[in-house]
Amino acid sequence: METQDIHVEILYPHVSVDCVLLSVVEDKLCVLLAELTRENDVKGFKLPGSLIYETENLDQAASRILKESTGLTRIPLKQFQSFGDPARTTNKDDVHWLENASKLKVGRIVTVAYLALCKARKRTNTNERYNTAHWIPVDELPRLLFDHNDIIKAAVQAVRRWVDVEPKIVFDYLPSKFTVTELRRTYEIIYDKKLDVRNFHKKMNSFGYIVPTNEMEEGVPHRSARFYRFDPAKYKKIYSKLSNN
Amino acid sequence: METQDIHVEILYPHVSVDCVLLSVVEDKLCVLLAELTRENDVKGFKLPGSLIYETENLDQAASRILKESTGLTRIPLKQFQSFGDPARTTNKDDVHWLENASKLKVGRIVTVAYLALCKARKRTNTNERYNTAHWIPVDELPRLLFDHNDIIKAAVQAVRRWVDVEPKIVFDYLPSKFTVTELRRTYEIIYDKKLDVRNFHKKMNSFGYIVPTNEMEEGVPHRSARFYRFDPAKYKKIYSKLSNN
DNA sequence: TTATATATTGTATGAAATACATGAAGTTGA
DNA sequence: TCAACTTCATGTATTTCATACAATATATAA
Repeated sequence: METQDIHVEILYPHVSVDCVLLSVVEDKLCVLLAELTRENDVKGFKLPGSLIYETENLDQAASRILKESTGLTRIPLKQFQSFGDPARTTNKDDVHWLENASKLKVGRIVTVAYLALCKARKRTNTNERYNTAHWIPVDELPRLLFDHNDIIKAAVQAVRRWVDVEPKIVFDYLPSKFTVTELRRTYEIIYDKKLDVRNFHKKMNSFGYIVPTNEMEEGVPHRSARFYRFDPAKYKKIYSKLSNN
Repeated sequence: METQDIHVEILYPHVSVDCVLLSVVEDKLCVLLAELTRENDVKGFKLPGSLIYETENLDQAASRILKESTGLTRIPLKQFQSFGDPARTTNKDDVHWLENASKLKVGRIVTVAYLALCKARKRTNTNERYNTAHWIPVDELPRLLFDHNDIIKAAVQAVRRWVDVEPKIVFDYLPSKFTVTELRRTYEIIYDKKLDVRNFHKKMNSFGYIVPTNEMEEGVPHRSARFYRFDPAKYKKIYSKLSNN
């Protein structure tokens, strides 16, 4: 690689998109992390992410990364913050790994971070650059590459704010039929606090876009719960009214 | 400029920071726009912004732009969204102007947008690239360079959400002593709706960080109003409690 | 039949948001 | 000086929303 190239690349930072994919696994809020390949002796985990391609916009890059790392499509991702401190890429091991993986000389990287709540899948897609992907509880993270620990911390705060503004994300995460208890546990894990059972029923009913089905839970050793479903049309009507104000 | 350079610059986008500086001028919510120099026959307005420098982080770039365009320092700027569609730089006139102004071949630009509510100043600083800066009502904008109309629209929505979460921004905008009516009008313009006078007094008192002074308005042809001030210490105490939850 | 596990439901209380009108204090000008 | 005018300052009733709290219903298991 020639001197001129290196000069240009340091002057003009790369732009990447990183995705914080959150899910609830075994009653813990977890984030999907990619494990590095061992080829070049660097071990560790990082968020799924990629430099942006020439012809895609930021949202498209995020969708592509979601699909590459989980196989999921149609989950709306939310851009929540960009990270661009020059110090992001001062750790030699981090940069060493990335330069090997990308075959590029890496100076500075500005990354646009996205988040989504999504259904956890045992079978995550693999990528030539990673061994495997893992769901890891956000409270039990190892030291990650670059500033990815900070990004995840910011994402968890953002998702808590986002849930109240745009509750639909919760239903992208849940199965299409769910019980009140499943819904309540999801909120409890997102907010990280217990919610009163009776008050939660009231709140859920006041939403107006969660409707009962005729189906009941089966095969449980106690009284079975009713399944409810999310009604996208009613949701849309309610939220289009709100945004008109 | 050599072919290789151009190739590299198209592949790796530039990164810029744009600032949406909002203020209330003559009872209208206004945004600070830079008027282009006429040198190269391109007329128009754009947000104050700049490519990021090699050694500064995003927040520092935003502060620098604020200072360069208004002379103000210490106004906290909030990063609210990044814009990176390749189509941002498809307008030939926009790119022509920018390439002349920056002396760079411009392919794609990813911009990180910041916002602040700030005191309007008649005397804005000038920059070698701009003639002058103007406060222009957000409801009466001409077509701006790049996607700056979209960025401003997003900023106005963001500031409305932000005001409730972090009301301090309002007091960065107001003079250090203000009347209840001045404060109310500011909120009315940000929310774009009338607020009830009595209820507003109650709400203001409930904040706990707005304290009366002994000074009264002078020289008005009617009963004079009391001046109040923002108490940063009380504010800090209240908001540090909240964020501990 | 009894034990047990979870589902489902209502009421009372306090806090916050809203709707609404009048007297007070100052200036102006007949 | 007093009447007209302008803006300031203030309280109460109503509704809505958040919270705290416990008993009965329904299913399986032993």
